Amino acid sequence: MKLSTKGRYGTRTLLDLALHWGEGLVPLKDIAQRQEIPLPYLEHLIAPLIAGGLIRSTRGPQGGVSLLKPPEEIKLSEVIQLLEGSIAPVKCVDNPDAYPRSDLCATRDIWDEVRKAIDGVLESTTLQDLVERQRQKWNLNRWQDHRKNNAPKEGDNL
Amino acid sequence: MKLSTKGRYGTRTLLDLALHWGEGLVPLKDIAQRQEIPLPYLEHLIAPLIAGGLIRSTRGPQGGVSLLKPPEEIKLSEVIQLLEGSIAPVKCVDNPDAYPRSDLCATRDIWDEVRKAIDGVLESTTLQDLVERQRQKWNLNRWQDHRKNNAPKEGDNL
DNA sequence: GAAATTGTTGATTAAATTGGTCAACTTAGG
DNA sequence: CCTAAGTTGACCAATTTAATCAACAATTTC
Repeated sequence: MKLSTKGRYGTRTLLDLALHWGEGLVPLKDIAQRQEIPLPYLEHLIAPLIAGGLIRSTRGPQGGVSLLKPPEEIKLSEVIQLLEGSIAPVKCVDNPDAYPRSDLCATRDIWDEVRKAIDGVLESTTLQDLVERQRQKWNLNRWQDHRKNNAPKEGDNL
Repeated sequence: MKLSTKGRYGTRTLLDLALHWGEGLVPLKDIAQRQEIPLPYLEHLIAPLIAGGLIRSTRGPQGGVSLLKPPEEIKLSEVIQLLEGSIAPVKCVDNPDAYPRSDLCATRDIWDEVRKAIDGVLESTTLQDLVERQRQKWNLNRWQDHRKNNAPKEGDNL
């Protein structure tokens, strides 16, 4: 039941873009560095996000990627769907018709409830929620040790 | 985010045992047949269930396995924990201390909420719930096509 | 328009995980 | 002592994961 790096890296990538919303194009190189994602891997990661209409990209100098919609209009459920496919814990929940006796299977019902529980969280969380949470954490951190003026500081995935 | 066969087969195995609660030992061979699990694989599956104190086993003729506790005292959360390990979608949720800056990570919070959502379902579901759901399905099925007297019938994972 | 910069695509690959098998062994019953 | 079970450990094939590399396409800048 673990998320793959696609889901983790991809979510971080989109949060990065959301934090830079309104600032134009962000080069993949920068994202790769801040989020500690191998650049060649990130290049492949963004393909489904472009295909899914979440981001746009431009090549050449000053090129990069940016969100196509404001962060508050992008739900985590869309993101994970694009990157990981269905979050259903078993395949028979996704396409019941392919499993002839799924209507006789008691365990299937439970896995569907699990799916609904996960979906409830992802469907009610937007990139904007993540942005606010992130900024709040940075502020808290600044207060906690404001002797060194550091929030956000170099290396903090800003 | 898919469950492996360990979780799926294991849950079915325990539901099978719960359906036979009070009838003594159930041979692995029978479970393997009913649940369509390769016997040699099932043998390995039960090891963590024994170690976890969910079932007991006896070798030799008339041997087999059975639940150690009544079905209503076995929660699905225990089962999945034993078979799949933590259901947290990312490792940093399990042991935050291993991830130095997890307190600065906004995405981590969301994955923890997902974990809690999953846990809510699994923690509130017992094997007895599955048993009742299963028996109910069999009864419904009997009514739906009672021209053929079939519920439960041969091959229906009873 | 040449050169540099950046994203795109497809092939390839190493490592890990999954799902399963096989064989030797142990224990219990008759 | 023989047979019917479960136990354990080694092993293995297939798949998935997490990349990397190279060739290419588009865009900007000089």
